[in-house]
Amino acid sequence: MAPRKPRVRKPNGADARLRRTADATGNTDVDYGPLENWIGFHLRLAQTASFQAFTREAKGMALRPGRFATMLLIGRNPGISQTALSRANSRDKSTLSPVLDDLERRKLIKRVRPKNDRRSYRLELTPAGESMLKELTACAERHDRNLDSIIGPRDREQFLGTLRKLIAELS
Amino acid sequence: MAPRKPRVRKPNGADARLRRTADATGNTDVDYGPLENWIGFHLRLAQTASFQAFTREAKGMALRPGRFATMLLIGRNPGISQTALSRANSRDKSTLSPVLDDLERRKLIKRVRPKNDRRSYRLELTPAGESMLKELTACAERHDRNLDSIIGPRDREQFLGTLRKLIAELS
DNA sequence: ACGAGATGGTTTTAGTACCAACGATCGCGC
DNA sequence: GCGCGATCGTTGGTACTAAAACCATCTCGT
Repeated sequence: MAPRKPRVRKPNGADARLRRTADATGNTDVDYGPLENWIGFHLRLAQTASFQAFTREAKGMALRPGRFATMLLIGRNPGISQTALSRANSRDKSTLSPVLDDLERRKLIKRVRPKNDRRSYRLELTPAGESMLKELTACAERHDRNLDSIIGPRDREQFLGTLRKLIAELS
Repeated sequence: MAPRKPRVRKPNGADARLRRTADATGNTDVDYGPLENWIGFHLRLAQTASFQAFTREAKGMALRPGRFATMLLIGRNPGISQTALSRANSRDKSTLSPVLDDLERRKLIKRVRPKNDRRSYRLELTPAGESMLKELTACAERHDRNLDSIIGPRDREQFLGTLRKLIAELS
């Protein structure tokens, strides 16, 4: 996100003499207006940047980064239901179904029907899932250490605290 | 996202006497493990929470929140090309095409072929687009003031600064 | 028991996103 | 002029997401 080393190039179309606002490269002199100072916008940029970085970090991994939190939460909460998992992970339960289908097909998790509630599943990692999780965890730790080094230890706690406040307050 | 007012309900299936880790409500006692302290995870939660809040704020608006930054950037940079816009907005240019198709179909923007470069378009708001943007801007201002009140004026600058650092550093 | 209402999981639909590949066009060196 | 390489916008493929409709099942009041 935010073009890495944008490499300024001569605009080919619009001519800079007339309209400062509309060159074709759009690398530097774009007017962001109020966006410049809006939290929501920067939150989105930072999130996608972080996600992209994680994706690069997890390159060659057998599991896409999106699966990671899912696996970890199952590992930490064996027997959790799909609905509870979806809430913990802040995704709609309908999003989870196909993901779990895939993980189950790959023998990384198990879906067990409890006797007392035949609607729900109890989710568990298989041994293969456990070791996959270990790999991913190492990867995610590298990623988060990277973020930490960008933020710096001094700001980290406050930053995390503010994120938590936002999450809690926006329900 | 994150069901607003989760409304604690008695677990129907799993029984809390035996497994503290696996009740069906999943509201409070989920073990997040290392996720608890990872920046990336909280960044995602905060971003989606903010996005959802914005969606609620813009309820009944004719435009989805995702369109907002697009409209604003066109309004601020009349004549901008699609590629430049996609970079400014940090999205792939291919994502933009169908969005602009829609906005154009609704007569909110115009695509003008410049004479000197018949590959590109110069994007502009129509008068209808302008007034739509005004509405959305008011809406976004309410939203961002809301975020501000959660964060508090003391932490705001540092928080924004950290977001900017992350965005810049992760390219 | 029994029926109304709530809950768990799936499916469908629609929106959003990236990447790779493509045709059209442009710029530049020759 | 000519042609190579780059750029602009689009398309096709894949992936992820939420919302709503749906069925099966469970809970609870009566």
